[in-house]
Amino acid sequence: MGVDLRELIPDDAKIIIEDLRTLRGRVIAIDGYNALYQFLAAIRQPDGTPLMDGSGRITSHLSGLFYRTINIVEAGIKPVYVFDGKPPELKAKEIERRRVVREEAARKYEEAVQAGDLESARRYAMMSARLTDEMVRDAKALLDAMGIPWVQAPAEGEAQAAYMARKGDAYASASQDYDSLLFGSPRLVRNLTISGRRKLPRREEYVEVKPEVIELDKLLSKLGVTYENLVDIGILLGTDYNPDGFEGIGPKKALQLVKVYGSVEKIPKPLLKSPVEVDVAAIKKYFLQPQVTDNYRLEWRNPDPEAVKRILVGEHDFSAERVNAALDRYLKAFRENIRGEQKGLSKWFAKPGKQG
DNA sequence: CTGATGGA
DNA sequence: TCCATCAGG
Repeated sequence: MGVDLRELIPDDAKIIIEDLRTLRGRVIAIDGYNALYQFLAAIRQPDGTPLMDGSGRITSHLSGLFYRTINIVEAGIKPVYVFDGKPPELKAKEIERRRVVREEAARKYEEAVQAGDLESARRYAMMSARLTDEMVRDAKALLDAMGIPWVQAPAEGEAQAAYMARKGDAYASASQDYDSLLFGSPRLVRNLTISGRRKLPRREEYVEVKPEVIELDKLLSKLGVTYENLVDIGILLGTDYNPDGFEGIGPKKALQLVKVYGSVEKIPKPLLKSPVEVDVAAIKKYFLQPQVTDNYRLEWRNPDPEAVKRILVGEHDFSAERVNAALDRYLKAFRENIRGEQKGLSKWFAKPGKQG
């Protein structure tokens, strides 16, 4: 789930994106695991059944990735997907916790199906969704066919995306989680891969979800803290590396403690109660000096429509008609927005360099 | 989630 | 053109 900074982020540290085209020309490093997981959880029938091909293999993630990437390219954004590598050892406990939650949800899903409770079934199906290695391989193959670059992170994808944004290779990172801010991403785009209307859980209400950009500089100045302070605040609230956080400390108190004492280490021990030992220094190091790589090239190669059709239609039983229609849109958008072949005038304009 | 469809 | 609804795989 990552660190929950939601309540700490003032409205004036966010820019709501009314039209995706405001990000035209920008390279955005998208948290691939996060995006696929969202598609996998969301693209389901009312009873929770995901989309599947004739062999029973799940295809929700491919459907979401394909159509969303097309929309992103149509808006003129240059996406690069960043995938997780080996999770840090410190994350083992959180990974285990998620596994337990998923298995429990899978049990409740079966119960809800038996009871004919569609709404619960769908909810538990979403909660029990698990992204497999095969799904990630499928996704990478589809991106290759579409000419969209992807980067294999050595460890955390969010750390790698943040690093690429810090270097100026990307304008922003994109994820639903806030972790990339703790990894130092200068800008975080949320809701890039889930715009539209979203149903509130357990309610017959819908909210309009729009993409938003959170600027790290602005966030820090509004909160009146340094970047390292923000990492400390995250640790007090709880991160994937110390999911329980500290007893009785929410956003308000975390901010206050860090401001008063200057760092987690300087906060008097009696104020920091935790059921388990927390290695603050080790966690801090994960955020401040994460394992990342320079071994990537951001190249938007020409799409291979036949390869796209081979994957989606040939292997996964997508409708050829729908895929062809989407590909037409995509190839046009790719030529105009990525290649810059609009009206044959591209040679008059300088190629954009560093982002930001 | 996303695109297609059909009625207002 | 807008929106609600449905199906997609």
